Amino acid sequence: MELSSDSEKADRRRERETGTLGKLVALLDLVALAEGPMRFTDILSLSDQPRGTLHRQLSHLVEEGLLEVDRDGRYLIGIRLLKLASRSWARNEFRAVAEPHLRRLQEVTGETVHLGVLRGSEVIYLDKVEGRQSVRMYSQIGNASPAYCTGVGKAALSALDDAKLAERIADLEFRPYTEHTLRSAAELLADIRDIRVRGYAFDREEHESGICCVAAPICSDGDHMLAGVSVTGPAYRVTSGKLQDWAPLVVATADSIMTDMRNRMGPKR
Amino acid sequence: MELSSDSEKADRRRERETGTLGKLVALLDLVALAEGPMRFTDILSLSDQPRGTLHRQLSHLVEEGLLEVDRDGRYLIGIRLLKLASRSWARNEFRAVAEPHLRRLQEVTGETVHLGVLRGSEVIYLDKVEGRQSVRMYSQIGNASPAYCTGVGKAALSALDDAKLAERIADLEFRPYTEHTLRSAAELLADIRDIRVRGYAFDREEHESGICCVAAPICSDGDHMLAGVSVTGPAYRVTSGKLQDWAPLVVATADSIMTDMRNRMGPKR
DNA sequence: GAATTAGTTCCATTATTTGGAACAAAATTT
DNA sequence: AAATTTTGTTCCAAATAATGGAACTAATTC
Repeated sequence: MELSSDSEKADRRRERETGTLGKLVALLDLVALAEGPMRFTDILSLSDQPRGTLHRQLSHLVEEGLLEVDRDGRYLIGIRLLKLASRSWARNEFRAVAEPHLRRLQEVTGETVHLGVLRGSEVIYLDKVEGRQSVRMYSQIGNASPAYCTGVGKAALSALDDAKLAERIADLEFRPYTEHTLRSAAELLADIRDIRVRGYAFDREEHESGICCVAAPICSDGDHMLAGVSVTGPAYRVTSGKLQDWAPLVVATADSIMTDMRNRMGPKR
Repeated sequence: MELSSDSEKADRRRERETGTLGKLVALLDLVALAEGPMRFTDILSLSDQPRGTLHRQLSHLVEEGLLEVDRDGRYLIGIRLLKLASRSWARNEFRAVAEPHLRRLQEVTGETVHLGVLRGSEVIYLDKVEGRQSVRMYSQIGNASPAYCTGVGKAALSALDDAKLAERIADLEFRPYTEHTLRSAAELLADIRDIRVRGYAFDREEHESGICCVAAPICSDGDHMLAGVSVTGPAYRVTSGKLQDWAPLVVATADSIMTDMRNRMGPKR
């Protein structure tokens, strides 16, 4: 290895240096995470880019359809992303393999079933199967939630070995969404120890008041991908007893999905 | 494919000049449009980039989470796109405003209702409301279809003035999806003339055999955005008579959405 | 209507991308 | 199992694109 004199610059370059792309994606994120459309000046104040630069960057994103400009000149995420994402979703092998299993679980339990994958310390929901009276149907798909306060997230984390687990929860902020939200790495680690023993995780109103779930971990792609299935429902209907009763079903569903994936992909590696 | 002279290349370069970003997004598209995961060499043969260049481009896309690499080293669209798209969808004002109207239309007709926006000469579906027995629930959202063979597409096109219409259908390929698909610009223009007079469009198995629909155009954002609503169903159930009966409802729904949008956004400009 | 704020264009400077070639690792054939 | 081909990765001088300050126009606000 070479010891460079400009070690600072070199370090920064090594950490994340996707050059042009990185800056543009950061901008996309900025606009996507905003509450609503943003004016040029709003973005200018949040991104630390000079005006000229920012203007050109935004123009390029708009030209490619990744951003759009409304009639008031405000920027919002473009529809082209929806198109790209929809293809990736429709053709996602893992999702496709899991789907029939999710449906079965939904039918047996009568409650909402989620499939989520772990990405860093976040869970991104890949699919959701609901019963009849769905109010907001698609809202969950693609949604990201912190792993530490969701059943799927904690289940997926529990499949990591201690070293990797420590890495992922190293710089986590434990925001208290409800009074039951885990409040520290210690609490999370304790819960995860239990989850490992039991083989399934609970979320008892930790993310959203009045919402509970049981979840089981899924390892796929040779532990390259961690995910989870869960059954979720309102606390008044989904009692602690029911969660316990469903746990074996959820674990069985997770196992079936894992088996199907392994068979589909061949036992390589 | 891709036999182009140098002058054509130069033209294309002049037309679309987003530099680095353009090339990277083209790559994203390439991978997204593929049937499944692609190996490095597959991509190499389709993109006309030198190996070294392509390798770095892919690495950057992977580093940003826009692409992912499976355990066999094959590239596929990354989950980060799903996250970005889901936010853009959830916060899309037009979709949110339209939703209750779509639900009402679904309940009255009992058939599937679509909301799509026109983008170039394609329709991208923004929302879909189905009755009970939905088999593939989310598949349609984010999907892109040619405007010339869908109800929503033709309805939206009919709201353009002749000059702009001509532009959009200039270099259209009329691929015959079914025996009823319109086969030429002339046929399309004739149909659009009728649609303008009637105020609504039909799709009688033009895109998919056995599937019919009625659709009405929506102009929003000061004609900056063209869209459409439709009621779709299987031909055996959705007869010509029923389509006729529903037409006024569909038009009324489109009008309500337009009114709501105008009120929401203020009558500026 | 003057002053302020917001948005756009320009261009010499700076940084990143390019593409060929050399290198390394797998897969395939002999 | 050695040789060969195919596939994937790294490197660096040359080509290209991005940067950022300033000068400018347009839209608001006072």
